[in-house]
Amino acid sequence: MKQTQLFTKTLKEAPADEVAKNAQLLIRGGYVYKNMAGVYTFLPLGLKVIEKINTIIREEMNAVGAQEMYMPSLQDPELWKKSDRWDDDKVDVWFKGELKAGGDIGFAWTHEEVITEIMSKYVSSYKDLPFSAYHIQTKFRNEMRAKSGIMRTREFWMKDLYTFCATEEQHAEIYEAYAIAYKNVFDRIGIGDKTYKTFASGGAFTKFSHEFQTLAEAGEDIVYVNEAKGIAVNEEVLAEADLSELGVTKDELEKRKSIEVGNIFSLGTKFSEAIGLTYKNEAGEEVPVIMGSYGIGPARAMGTVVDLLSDEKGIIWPESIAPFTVHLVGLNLDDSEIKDFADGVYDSLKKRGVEVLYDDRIEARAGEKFADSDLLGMPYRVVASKKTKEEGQFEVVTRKGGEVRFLMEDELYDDFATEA
RNA sequence: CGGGGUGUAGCAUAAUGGUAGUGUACGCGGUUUGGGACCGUGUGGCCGGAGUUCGAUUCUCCGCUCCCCGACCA
Repeated sequence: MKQTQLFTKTLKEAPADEVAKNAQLLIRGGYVYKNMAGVYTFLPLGLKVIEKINTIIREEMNAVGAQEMYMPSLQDPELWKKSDRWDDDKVDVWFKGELKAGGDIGFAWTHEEVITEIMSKYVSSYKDLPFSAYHIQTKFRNEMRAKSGIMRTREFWMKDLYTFCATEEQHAEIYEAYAIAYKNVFDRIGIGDKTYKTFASGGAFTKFSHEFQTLAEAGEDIVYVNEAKGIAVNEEVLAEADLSELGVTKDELEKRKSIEVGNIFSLGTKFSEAIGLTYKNEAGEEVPVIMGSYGIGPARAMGTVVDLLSDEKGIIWPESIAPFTVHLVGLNLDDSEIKDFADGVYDSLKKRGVEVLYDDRIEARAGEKFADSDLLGMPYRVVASKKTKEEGQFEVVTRKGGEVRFLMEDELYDDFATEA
C-alpha cells in the first residue's frame, strides 16, 4: 500500500490523557482512534493487525476441528432468565435496551446461552458428539471503569469457542487440544515465551480452569510463577493442597504482574441443563451435554504485543501480525527518475507477494520518514533512494534489534518473496 | 460505585476578571533534501448550563468528559 493513500497520520505526541503504552503508540501510529472511554475504532492499519491475529486464531481453532459461525449481539432476556444470568444483580456488566415493539433486549457480553440454545436444535444423539464451534464477535461489557488503553474496553471483539461432548473423557481430550491450540496462538503472535497456562479455580465442575497469562509490567492481574518449571497459578490456587497437586511449593513461586490474554474452562452441564441441550446415549437415556468455553480477545492480544515488544521509538511488530512485512521508504522522490525507480521496486515486491507499505510521500523529509517508520514498526525497512539506485544495493534494517544488511536488487526480491 | 485529578486549535502546552500566546500539524511562497531542517505568511481554540459582575476562558454552583487509585472483572 502506498502511504499517500492512507488517510491516517502519525502524531508526534500522544494525547495527554493516555497513559497506557499500548494506547499511546497505537494512537500515535494511527492504528486506533479512541471514540470514548473504552471504545476504540480500529483504523486501516490496526484492522490489518487484528485480522492477522484473527487469521492465526482461526487456523489454530480449525486445526482442532472447530467450525466457525456467527451469532448475534442482540439477546433475548427469556433465554438468559433460564440460566439466571439476566438480572443486573447476577451480572453487572450488562448493557440493556428496549425494543420499540415493547420488551427488553440485551447486548451480548458472552454467548454460552445463545450457542447452547442453538445446539439444542441440532444435537440429539451421542453420535452427534463431540464437536466444537466458535465465532469472532463483538462483546459489550458495561465495565465500571475502562482502562489500560485497548486492554479493557466496553466494546471489543472476542473469539469465543464452545465444545460439546458426551463424556468427561471426550471433554478432557478436547479441552487439552484447545489448551495446546491456545499455546500455539500465543507462540505465533510473538508472546509465547512470556505467556503461561495459569491454573485458576475451576468452579463447580472441575478442579481447575486455565487462564493464559502474559507476564508484563502493564498487567492488571497477578500471577505466581515459576519460570523454570514453566508453571503459573493465580491467587485462588495458592492453597498448599492445590500447589502440591501441581508439584510446586509456595516459596518457589514469584509474584508477577500479568495480562490475561486467554481463558479456558469447563462448563460441565450448567448451561445444557438450564437451557435443555441434551442427547440420547446408547442406552436411550436423555442426558445433558458436557460443555467447555474458550475465549481470546484479539485486541487485548494486540495491545499485549505492543506493550511487550515496543521500544522508545515505537512499535515492533512480529512478522506474523505486522500489517506489512516491509516498509519501503522512498527518498529523493522529487527526482522523477528516482521516483520511477522506487515505484518499480514497490511494484516488484508486490508482484512477488510481499506485503509492503511504501512511503511514497514526496515532500516529507528523510528524518520524518524514518521516525514514522520506527513508530509504525514494520519488521523490515528498505530504503529506495538516489544512493541505492546508483549503488544498486539496498539497505535493509530489521526493526527488532536494528540489524543492517545490504542486498542487491535480486537478493532483495528473493529474500522477501513468499514461498510459492 | 467510593476517592482524587482534569478539560484552552487536529495534537501538545501558556497566560489572564477587560482584543487568548507558543510549538507542532495544516494552507500558500521560497531555501533545503539520509534521522522529525529553515525563512516568510496564513487558517484555526477557552466542555455545557446557571449564577456573581459593567464585563467570565478565568470566580461560584450544577452537569458532563477523560485519566488515575480502589472495589468489580463468567
